[in-house]
Amino acid sequence: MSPTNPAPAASDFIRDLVRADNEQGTFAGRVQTRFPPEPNGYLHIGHAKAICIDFGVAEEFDGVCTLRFDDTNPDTEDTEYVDAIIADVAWLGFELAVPVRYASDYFEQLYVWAEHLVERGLAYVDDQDGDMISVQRGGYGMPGVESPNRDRTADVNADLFRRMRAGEFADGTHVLRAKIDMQHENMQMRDPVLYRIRRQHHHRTGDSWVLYPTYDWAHGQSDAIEGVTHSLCTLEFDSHRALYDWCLDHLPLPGDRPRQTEFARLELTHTVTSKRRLATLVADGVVDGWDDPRLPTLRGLRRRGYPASAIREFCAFIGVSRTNSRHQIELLESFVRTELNQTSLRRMAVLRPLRLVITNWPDNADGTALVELFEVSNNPENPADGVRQVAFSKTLYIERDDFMVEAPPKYFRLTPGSEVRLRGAYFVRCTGFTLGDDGSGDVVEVQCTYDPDSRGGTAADGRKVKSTMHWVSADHALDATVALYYRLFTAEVPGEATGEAFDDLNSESRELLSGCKVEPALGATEAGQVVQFERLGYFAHDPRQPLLFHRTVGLRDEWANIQKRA
RNA sequence: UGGGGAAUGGUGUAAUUGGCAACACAGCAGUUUCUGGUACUGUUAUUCAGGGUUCGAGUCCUUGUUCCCCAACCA
Repeated sequence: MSPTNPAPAASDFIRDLVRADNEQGTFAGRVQTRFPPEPNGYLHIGHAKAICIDFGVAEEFDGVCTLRFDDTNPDTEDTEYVDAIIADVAWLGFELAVPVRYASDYFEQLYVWAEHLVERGLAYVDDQDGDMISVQRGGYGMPGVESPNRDRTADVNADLFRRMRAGEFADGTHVLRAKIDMQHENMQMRDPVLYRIRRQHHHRTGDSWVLYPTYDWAHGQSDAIEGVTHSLCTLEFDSHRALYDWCLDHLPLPGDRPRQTEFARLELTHTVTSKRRLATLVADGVVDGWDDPRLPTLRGLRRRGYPASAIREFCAFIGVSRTNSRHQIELLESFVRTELNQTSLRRMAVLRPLRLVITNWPDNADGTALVELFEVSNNPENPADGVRQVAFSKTLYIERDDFMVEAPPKYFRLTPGSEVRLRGAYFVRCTGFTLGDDGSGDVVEVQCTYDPDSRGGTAADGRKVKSTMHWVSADHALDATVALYYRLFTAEVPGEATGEAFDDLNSESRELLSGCKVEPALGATEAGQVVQFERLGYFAHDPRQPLLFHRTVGLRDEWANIQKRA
């Protein structure tokens, strides 16, 4: 299903680059990419961009893309995340052409290559503590200081390194460092740490290693082992590229030398994409879990009814550049709406019910109110979705703000004396209303008469009404709970501008409405299905609760628009 | 403080590489409409600043300004 947004000509310097490589025969026309998440959290909308680029580029140039877990730090990693990430990539719509890879598969090879460096005097064991190493590294514009251990002989280093692996030293006491240049202007090149000792159970290698490679020692080599040609990552790794190349330069590598290229990560307004902060929200119980519909995790978005295809279209549209930018959530939502407008079923639901009584509605012979069934289209955009029967009777519910006692100009809905259409049913004219006896002035009931000659919603005499309203039959309606969300996580609740800064981890972005009245067909909605509540927006049926609906996106800013005109 | 990256309407992305600054989102106005939605049409608004080269500069040169990233035994 493709949205009606015209295919954009988004800039994509990476595709241009790959194309140029192919023309020049750089990798003999071969294209291989990889998506390398660390399994320490769940994928979010930011990752979706990277996935679309990594898998998309491979697909477009008849290459392959590997899903590789960068599991070099056992402290925070877990199979829970591995499984979730695999599932989320699949949900987004990308198939794995090759089995899942793990950096931990290469631990032995990486160790051997480290020995190779040690033998050539290109790496040394340092037994200073972390603070000292950090201080010696120097600062921006300030030279570093060489470690006193920097000039140990290759034999001594080889021996120490073996003993590190053998578990002779305590955690944090020894590291292996590359011997590069402590005066280098790029801080990453000031003798970076390649291995650290950490007695921590690894989710795949168990306790067989006490030694773990750092990202910098694992990443480029993993790319090389797998045959990656284009190693695409985000801008913050820019300064690591020199080290990436240095490692590859000093190793006897098979095949092509992979090349790293960086692009700007995705940022969205109203959205938190820091894995650390998301983890905090989950850990602190601010949200229900990683799939809380307020979160921009792929699971959260899925539960909230975002179609994977809309996310992919969005990523294709925004393109790839090296400019840091923060896209508006409205753009993403417009892709969601475009998609959902084609695919979602229409249903009638009343979020804030107001009773409407048709005073001239006929009774049955036994004195009970007559019930009439109407056929209503499931989706006018797609007649193939068919029709359903909806019950209509004397007492109905309409939306509370679809009636006003004193209506402003240009208010087209129900007001004393006015006539409107009840969708798919009859024209009704308002003849009166009842105020509650609590003195608040709130209307508790509206009385109308109906025009029997307007059955099905078309008047026999051809007269028109300015408004069509949704309704549910009081005797048939189900009670539901509807969760309204204001953007993704960072709230912009009407009347309570919280801004975009994410200083307050407890900011609430959800309003739960209970006592909503929905038509019976919604009770049978499949879990996870997205429906359009007429005029209100798109809502996803919660997969775990029978009559709980999450608002996916609204139809524009429906209430804001209405109130502005009212 | 050193190095690297980036600056185009309100937002984001383009511009055949020196040749009429466009596309989308948001906004506004209108047409259609069994929902004030959808669809369609119209419309507002843009090259960070100064200087230079040129018939011609978003694009080239120069000076400046602003923003982002880098000093984990994280990735």
